[in-house]
Amino acid sequence: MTDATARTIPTVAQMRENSLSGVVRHEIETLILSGELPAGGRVNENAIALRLGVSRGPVREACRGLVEQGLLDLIPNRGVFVRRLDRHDVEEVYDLRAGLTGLAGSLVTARITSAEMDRLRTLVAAMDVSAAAGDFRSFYPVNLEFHDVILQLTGNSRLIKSYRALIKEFQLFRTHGLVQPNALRESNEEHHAILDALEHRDSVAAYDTSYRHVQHGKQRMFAAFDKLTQAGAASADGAHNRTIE
Amino acid sequence: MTDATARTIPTVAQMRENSLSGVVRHEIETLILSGELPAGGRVNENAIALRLGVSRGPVREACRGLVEQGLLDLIPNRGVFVRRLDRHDVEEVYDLRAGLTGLAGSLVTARITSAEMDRLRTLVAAMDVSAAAGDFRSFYPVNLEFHDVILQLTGNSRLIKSYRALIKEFQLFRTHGLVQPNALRESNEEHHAILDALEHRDSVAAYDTSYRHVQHGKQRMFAAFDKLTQAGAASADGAHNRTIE
DNA sequence: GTTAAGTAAATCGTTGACAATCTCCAGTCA
DNA sequence: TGACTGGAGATTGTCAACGATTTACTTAAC
Repeated sequence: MTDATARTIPTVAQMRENSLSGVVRHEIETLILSGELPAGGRVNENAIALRLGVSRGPVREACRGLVEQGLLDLIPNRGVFVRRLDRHDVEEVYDLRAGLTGLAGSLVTARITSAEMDRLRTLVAAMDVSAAAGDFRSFYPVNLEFHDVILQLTGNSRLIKSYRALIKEFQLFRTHGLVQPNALRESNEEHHAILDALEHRDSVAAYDTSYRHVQHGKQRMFAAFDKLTQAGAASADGAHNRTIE
Repeated sequence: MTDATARTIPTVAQMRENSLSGVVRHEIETLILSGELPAGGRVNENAIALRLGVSRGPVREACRGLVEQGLLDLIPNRGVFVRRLDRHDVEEVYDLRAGLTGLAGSLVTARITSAEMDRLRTLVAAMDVSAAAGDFRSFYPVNLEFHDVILQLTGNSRLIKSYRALIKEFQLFRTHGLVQPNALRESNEEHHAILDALEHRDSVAAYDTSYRHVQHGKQRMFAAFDKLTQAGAASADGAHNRTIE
């Protein structure tokens, strides 16, 4: 688990470019995903440049990269804004993620080794424990690792890149803590189904179980979201546009 | 007056293109896809800037965007190079494209109208004619339109964007003219199968037929490619890295 | 004749400044 | 009182120049 967090945060993005714009980009990305730059808020080039002690050039380059990645919106002559996701956006991300997850599962059936299967089994077993205890904090990182392992086993760098970009975009929509009581158990039951499909090297079943797993995740998320917005329906009119804190 | 405003304020998308770096980017993209900038060749910022009559700033921005999109490779302190696809890259693109195409097909089953079905039928019928005549030049654009219609019917902007980026990347690998005698007929038979699946609103069949269509396309392409490289095996050592003219 | 070091040219990465555009607020008029 | 016009301030878009790194060529030594 420390592996997982240590892998996602530091090296890859910075090693990618020793150049300033690469560092700046990673910095801005952190500011966005941490929520320090609020959704819909403007990203002031001067302010960022001043804060990071560099010129505006690298900041501009970094912003353009993040626009391309979907984390920022660019309005000419007005600046770049932290992207705000509405419900339709989230559905799009889920649907695409479901497709990519399914594709990853089906591709992996042809290449997975028994050692790699063992690793996946270990992760699912760990999630069984977390789910039984209702411990989301220990469940979540293992869940990420489970899907990341399958993704990497495809050996398809473009698939990996697309999927990870999607995950980052999804983080714009803050849904941590949006877990219903049975969500963990249901989710891991689906993991077991995926595991079975991989075990039998059944690419069709691997696609189906993986695809449905994400689609069920979408349903679980929206169910919890709707329950929350109905409960605190004070600001009901903009509820579908609001990000959750 | 109304004429002027109507002409000068068209759409958001065009405003973005009006930005100098946007124009430059489109220009470089054309140079790459037309082959004027050869695969593996270096893109000289100064030369491009001079040629287009702008400063290096917009050229840099455009290049970074194209790097993000996958059309250029960036090597720090050395410059950007037109991406060269090897066989593994092409397989990756095909696999991912197959998955996205399948996803598009399965998503569309739930929303397609009879009028839209009619349009697809018309396109497939046109391809039947082209295939019978062995006319690739008339077959190709209709084929593109057929898949693009399905893609747009999904209403998933992220799926559309990912797919189109993949298509552009694929064009780096020049395979026009790489068509075997039966390719058109086989391809359109698969189109018919996709049509049937959509007709029955069978999302599983829509995924399968669409996915396999692209995978068969991959096999057809590699078969033709291998035949070509074996025939003219003069420069055999770099054959798997060479682009086809 | 071949290899290695050193120098010069070229190119990239970054910076600061200037011009164009937009936003915001005050002032004016109906 | 409300809406419109004007200008000041702020921000983005673009440019030209400087320093750092890489590449290529020349020269010298083995």
